[in-house]
Amino acid sequence: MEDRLSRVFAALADPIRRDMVARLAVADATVNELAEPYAVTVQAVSKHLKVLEDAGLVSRSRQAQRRPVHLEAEVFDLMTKWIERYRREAEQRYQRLDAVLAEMADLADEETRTRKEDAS
Amino acid sequence: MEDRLSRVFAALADPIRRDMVARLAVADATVNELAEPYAVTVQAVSKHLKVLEDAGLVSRSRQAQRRPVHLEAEVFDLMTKWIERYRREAEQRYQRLDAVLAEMADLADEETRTRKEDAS
DNA sequence: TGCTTGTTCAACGAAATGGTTGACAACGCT
DNA sequence: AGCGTTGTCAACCATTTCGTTGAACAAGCA
Repeated sequence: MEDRLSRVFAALADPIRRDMVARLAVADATVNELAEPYAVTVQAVSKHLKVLEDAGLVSRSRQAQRRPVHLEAEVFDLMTKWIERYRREAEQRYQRLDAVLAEMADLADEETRTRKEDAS
Repeated sequence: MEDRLSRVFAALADPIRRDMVARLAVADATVNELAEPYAVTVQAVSKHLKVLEDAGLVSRSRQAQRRPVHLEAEVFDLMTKWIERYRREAEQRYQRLDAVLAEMADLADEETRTRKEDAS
């Protein structure tokens, strides 16, 4: 899983990591604070954090022995761009299909009854 | 990985699967057509397709012995909503931080030189 | 009926993932 | 210097993932 986008998607494929991101969107937090609500060890959370950091979703500064975790919102753009691009294509294609079907229906109409007006 | 969103993110964490989605955004395709560009067996692609299908990203119909694969664009909404929500929070917080810093700079100004006007 | 094409299922192996426990590094406090 | 707090590293284990090969199923065609 070398490329950036893959790391970002993989990072967010875990419910605990998504929840951490959600909480970090509200405020920075330390590892211990982040670990508190979950039924796993602090070490496990530290690992999750490493995954998020490798994906570029969070950064850690240093304050004495604390390592406050901060959400990097810019990375979301990467995903959003990818998603929106293909969604748009797919939806356009869907609309084109609708248009074709509508046209076919029109043609069928024209075959079965007399023409009334041009709907071009 | 039981929940829907996790399955969707995990499905898109693989470059081959993302590429398949990109191609399916342009046109429906069969398993063999999809497998053609990749250096893996058709069976492997069939498995990838199962992952995409379980995530609700694609559906398969039946045409004789073919199983054309179709992209379901609606699922993208799920991701987009999640991403946009937390990005927005994070960005707002960032702007609030900017405001606080600006305010602090203002206060520093006021300490070092005489007041000019109120910037509330 | 038997052959060919398209697709999936089953079993297996290598590597990655998510968790654990135990040790240890870095720092602030007294 | 010694102690408690915060966090990471290393080793290990169970499970999942991604790929393989080989067999089987499904549907059209000779």
